[in-house]
Amino acid sequence: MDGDLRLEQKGGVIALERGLSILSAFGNERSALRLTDIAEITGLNKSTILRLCVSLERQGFIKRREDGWFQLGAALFHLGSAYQRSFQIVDVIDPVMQALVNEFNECSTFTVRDGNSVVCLHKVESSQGIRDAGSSIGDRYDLNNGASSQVLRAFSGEDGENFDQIRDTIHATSFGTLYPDAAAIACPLFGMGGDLLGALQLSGPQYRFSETAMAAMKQGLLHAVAGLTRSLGGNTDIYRTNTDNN
Amino acid sequence: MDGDLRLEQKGGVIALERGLSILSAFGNERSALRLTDIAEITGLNKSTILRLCVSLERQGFIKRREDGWFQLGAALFHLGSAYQRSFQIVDVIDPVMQALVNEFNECSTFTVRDGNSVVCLHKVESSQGIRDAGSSIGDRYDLNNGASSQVLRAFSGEDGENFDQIRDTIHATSFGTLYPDAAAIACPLFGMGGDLLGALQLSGPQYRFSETAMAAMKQGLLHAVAGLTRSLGGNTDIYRTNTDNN
DNA sequence: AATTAAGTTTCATGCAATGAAACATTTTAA
DNA sequence: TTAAAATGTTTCATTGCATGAAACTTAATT
Repeated sequence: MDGDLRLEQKGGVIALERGLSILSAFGNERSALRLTDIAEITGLNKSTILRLCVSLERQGFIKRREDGWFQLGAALFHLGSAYQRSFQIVDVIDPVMQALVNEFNECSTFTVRDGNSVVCLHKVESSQGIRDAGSSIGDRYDLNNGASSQVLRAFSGEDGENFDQIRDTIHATSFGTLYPDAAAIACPLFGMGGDLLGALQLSGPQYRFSETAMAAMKQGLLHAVAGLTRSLGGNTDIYRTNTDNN
Repeated sequence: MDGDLRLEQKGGVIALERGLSILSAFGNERSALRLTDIAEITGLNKSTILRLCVSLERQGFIKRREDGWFQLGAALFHLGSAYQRSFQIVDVIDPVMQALVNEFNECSTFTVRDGNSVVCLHKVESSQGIRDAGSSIGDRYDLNNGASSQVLRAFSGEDGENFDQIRDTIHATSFGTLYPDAAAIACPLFGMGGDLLGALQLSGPQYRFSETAMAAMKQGLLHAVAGLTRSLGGNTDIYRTNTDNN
C-alpha cells in the first residue's frame, strides 16, 4: 500500500479509512506491531499513525502496551462477537457440529458468504493430531476454492456444469484446492424460507477421505443440515437429490 | 451523545472517532440499525453518517443490506477473532473449562482485565435450562461486581480488607452482585512468571450454590488453574493458600 | 563517541470534512 | 385521495482540522 487513498475513492472519508487500514494491518497473523511496522504496512506517515492511534485507543479499538507495541483492543472483540451473535444460527448449529466431529473425527466448519468472500463463522476441531488446522474462526477467503465455496456459489445460483452437479447432488467435494494435502466435503444449509444460510463442511487430510469415508460423511452432513433446517422451521424437501424417488 | 467530540479530546482525529462511534452504536444488542437510529445514538448529522459509512463499508466494517439497514461487517469478526487468538491461552484453557462444566454442570467463563473493564474472553455453557445466560463471549463489564472482577482487582494488587481475604484464600465469591439471582465463584489464573492472566469462574443460580457445592467448586477451580499454570510452565506454589502447611 | 533507527512533537498550509438546504422517496395521518 | 410527516440522499460553499516535513528526543548499534 502507499497510504494514498485519494485517487481510488469516490465519496467517503479519507481519515477514517486510514484509521481502519491501521486496524486491518493486524489482520494478517501478527498480533502486535510497532509504529514502524504499521508505517510499512499501511504506507502512512508516522505522525499520521500516531494521531490516528490516539483516537483508536480512546475508543478501545487498539491498545498500546507499555513497551510501545500496538495490539488490537477489546472493542473489536466485543463487536466481532456481536457480529457472530447476529447469526443466531451458530448457537443452534454448534451441538450438531460437535456431533459430526465426534462421529467422523474430522474438523467441521460453518461458513457464510459475504459478497465475494467466504467467512468462517464457526469451527469445531477434531481431536486428531493431523487435522485441518488451516482455517480458523474469523478467517476470510476468496470465493474460489474449497468445497464450501463451491457450495455457496452453486446455491447462490451461479451458472456452470459443475455447479449444476453440486445442485443435483446437494454437496461438493474438494481435494487440495485450498491447501495441497487437504480434502473437504460440504453441504448447503437452508433456512426457513429455503434461503441459503451457509455451508457445513468436514475437512481433513486427503488420505482419510476415501470414497467410502466420504459417502458416510455425505450422509452425515445431509442428515445434519436436514435436521437443522427442520428445527429452524424450514421444509426439508429441498435436500432431496434429483435421483431421489421417495 | 451529541456528536460533538471537539471539546473533550486532545489530539486524535475527529472524523475517525466519529466513524468508530458508528461501529460502537451496534455494540448494545442491536444487530441492525437504520440511518435514523445511528443518527440518534451517535448524535451525528445524517450526511456525515452516510459519508462515513461509505468508508466503513468499503473496508468491510459495516454492511448495508438491500432494505437499507446497516449491520456490522465481517472485517470486525475477523479482527475480533484475531484479538481472541492473540490470547493463546484460550486454546489451552478451553478443554479444562469443558471438563469443569461437565463436572459441576454450571457455566464457566474466562475473563481478562482490560483497563477498568472485564472482558469475557471465553465461555462454556452448561447443559442446564436454568443457567447463567447473562454473560456472553465478548461482553465487557465495569470492574465493580462479580466474583471475577473481585479476583482481578485483588490480584492486580488493590488495597482493602476484602481483597486481602481474596488473596489469602485465592478465590472470590459473589451472590447477586451482577445479576440478582446469580452466584459465582472465581479463581485467578497465573502465567509463567507468576503474572495474572485472568480469572476462571463458575456461575449459576444461587440455589445451586450451597456451601458444600461451592467448596467442591473451589477445589475444582484451584485444581484446574494449577494444572493450567503447570502446563504453561509456571510455578504452582502461587496457589498455596496462607493456611496451607504442606 | 558516533551512527543509525525508532519514536515523538510542532506548526503552517490547504485539502477535505462538514452540515444546512434542497430534493426524492416512503410511510402515516386525515 | 390528498396532505403531512418521516426517512433517506445529494449538493456545495465554508472553514475546521488532518496533514507531513522538519526538528527533536530517546534508544539501540557500531
